[in-house]
Amino acid sequence: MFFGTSYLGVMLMYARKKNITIVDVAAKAGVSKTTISRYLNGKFEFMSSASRERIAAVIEELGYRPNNLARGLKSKHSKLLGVVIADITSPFSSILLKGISDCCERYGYGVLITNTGDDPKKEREYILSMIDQHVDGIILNTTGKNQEFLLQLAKDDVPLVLADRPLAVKAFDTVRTADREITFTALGHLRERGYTSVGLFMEPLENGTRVCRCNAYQDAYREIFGKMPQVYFIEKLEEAAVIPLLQEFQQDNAGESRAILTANGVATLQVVHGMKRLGLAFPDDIGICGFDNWEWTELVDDGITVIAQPSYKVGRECVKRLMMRLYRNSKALPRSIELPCELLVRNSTNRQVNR
Amino acid sequence: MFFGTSYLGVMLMYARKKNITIVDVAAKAGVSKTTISRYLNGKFEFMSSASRERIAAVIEELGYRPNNLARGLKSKHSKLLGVVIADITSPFSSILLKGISDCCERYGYGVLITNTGDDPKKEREYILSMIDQHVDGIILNTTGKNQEFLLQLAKDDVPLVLADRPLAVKAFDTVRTADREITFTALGHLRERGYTSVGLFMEPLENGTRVCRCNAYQDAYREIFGKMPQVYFIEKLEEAAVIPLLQEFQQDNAGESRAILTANGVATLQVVHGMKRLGLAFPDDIGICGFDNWEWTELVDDGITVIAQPSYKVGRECVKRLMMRLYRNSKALPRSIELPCELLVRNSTNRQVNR
DNA sequence: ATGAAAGCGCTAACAA
DNA sequence: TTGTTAGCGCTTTCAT
Repeated sequence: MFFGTSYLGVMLMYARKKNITIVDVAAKAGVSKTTISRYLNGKFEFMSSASRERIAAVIEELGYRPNNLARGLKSKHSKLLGVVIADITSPFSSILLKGISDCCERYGYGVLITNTGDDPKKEREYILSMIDQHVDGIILNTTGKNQEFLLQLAKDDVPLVLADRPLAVKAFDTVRTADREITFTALGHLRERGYTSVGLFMEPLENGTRVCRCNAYQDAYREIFGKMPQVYFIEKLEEAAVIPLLQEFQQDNAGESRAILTANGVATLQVVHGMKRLGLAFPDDIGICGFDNWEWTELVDDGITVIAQPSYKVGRECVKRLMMRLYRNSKALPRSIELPCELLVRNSTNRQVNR
Repeated sequence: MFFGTSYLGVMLMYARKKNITIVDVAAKAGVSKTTISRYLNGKFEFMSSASRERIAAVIEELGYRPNNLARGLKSKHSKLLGVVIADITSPFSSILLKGISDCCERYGYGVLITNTGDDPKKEREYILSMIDQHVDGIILNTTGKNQEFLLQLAKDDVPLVLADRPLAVKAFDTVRTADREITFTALGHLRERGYTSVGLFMEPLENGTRVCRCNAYQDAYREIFGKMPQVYFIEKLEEAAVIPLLQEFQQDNAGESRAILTANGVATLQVVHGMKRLGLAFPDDIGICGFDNWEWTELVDDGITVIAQPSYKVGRECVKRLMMRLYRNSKALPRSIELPCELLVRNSTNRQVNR
């Protein structure tokens, strides 16, 4: 292992004035470094209000800003949170990020974000490199393929919360959407609308969220429809991949009132594409309802019924949970927090019952 | 000004072993700190291959990882790039971020991301706080309302590149999409399809990108259609706001073959919504064509003609330009790099010429 | 209420 | 080829 290459020129310095340090401030204010440091850290009990005012003035005048690297080196914290996202381009993630980001601001924390592209190796690398940056905590949207590695972090007491995607072992705080409840709600809705067969269309079970949704569908379908669940896995993300699946689904359920549940926005997109290609129309040929309230779902053919997820809130909760650990109880037992989803009924499940 | 509050518990330490430093490695390898430091920085010329191997082994064995804060404190660089995004939830931005992120990885840089929500005050704050973190450079997707502040940064030689949104002053490297060219292409396409009047629908001129697109439309429209440009500003992002605008547009251009150009995906969404509400269909009632190739545009009513922007590449170029400055020529003159867009012709501009 | 001094873990002159 | 040493800018005992 070898870390980094040499570096030719460096020129980034303080924005306002150049290289003003605590020493300059101390000199100008006529007090010691210590007092400045105390001021910087809000320990006003240890100085006269005269000093306090002088220091404030000098800092303002000099345009002094503390060097966070130096602070962190000594104090062992950086006021930085690391966020490791599996796919930064998904709308779910960007809203999650905004939630995290907004909330961090209120706590005075910065955010270090990396994108793994669902690659477990990168996940490990990035987490390690965030630790090298001495982040105070990590929010992880995990690929789900690093159990062993992550367990080691848990042992080392790295404050880490899982965002959205859970892990089989209950070693970490986890903030996610309440998929199970809403799946029951959605299937109940479909049954009410007169659909008699509902298949689940989704990508393979590569992460915790998918596994949960798949299980929820199966349980709900058995309970509400009293039939054998039908899960259709979309193997590749090409438009063509879903076509044979849709045809199978049609054949498997000939004579039934068919509907499809999709496990996320990507799957919804695939299915809608495929249906258009096959000349199938909703809500009558096939009803459709899926996770992720993406903007276009409202637009296509008078609207697709969707499950809206509170991704912004998930982000916020992750930060809050981390703050709890950092400032209150670092040894609290790992907890799973589930935030409720909402079913937005639109045209795609509006089957004409007496046709 | 006062910086930060005190902090109760800190427990984030090295993941592998606890608090192994360069001193431990040196001791165990039987060499001095300096040699370890040299190893860490790839200066293998200054050690025997025996030492080199020993060090590698010891690092591996101890699970040692260098403390980046300490490195940065001394060496004045952090191997971190700061990215300040105006709206992290826009698909353009998330793809941009992915481009930046992927490219940074190849250069061994980490990415510190913040979201201003188009607030100029936050923009200033975040940039300053990134400088406090001693990032080596900054990529800014600016609100456009901090000219003075940013100019000061330029004076202080802060390596900063503008992503997507340009500034009136030419003080910074800027990487953006070639809006002007593609606007001419798009209007040419509309003319070819037999449209005789084209209005531009957009949000107010709040940032450099919008200004550019507005200007480009006006010039292109005059040149290609030989008529007075018509720009319709969508004031609020409510569905209703666009309705009266569409009605005006219809009236203003009665008897013409009408088409709309939109300046971004949000505007496209508004217009499509509004048209549906008014019972207007494209391509015949009104043709439509807009910036941003968002996924749903392919889905709605057999597809909307769009201008695809190379946002991923924009991200990559920003990083490359920054690396040029950091490693090659910090004093290079600011340059504006424009990456070509692509017109994806779909159904929404497929007017039946002889109707 | 305030200060002196010893580091935090690393890099980089300067010596050898 | 290798080591010695003096910091980087801050925090934090421990004195006073």
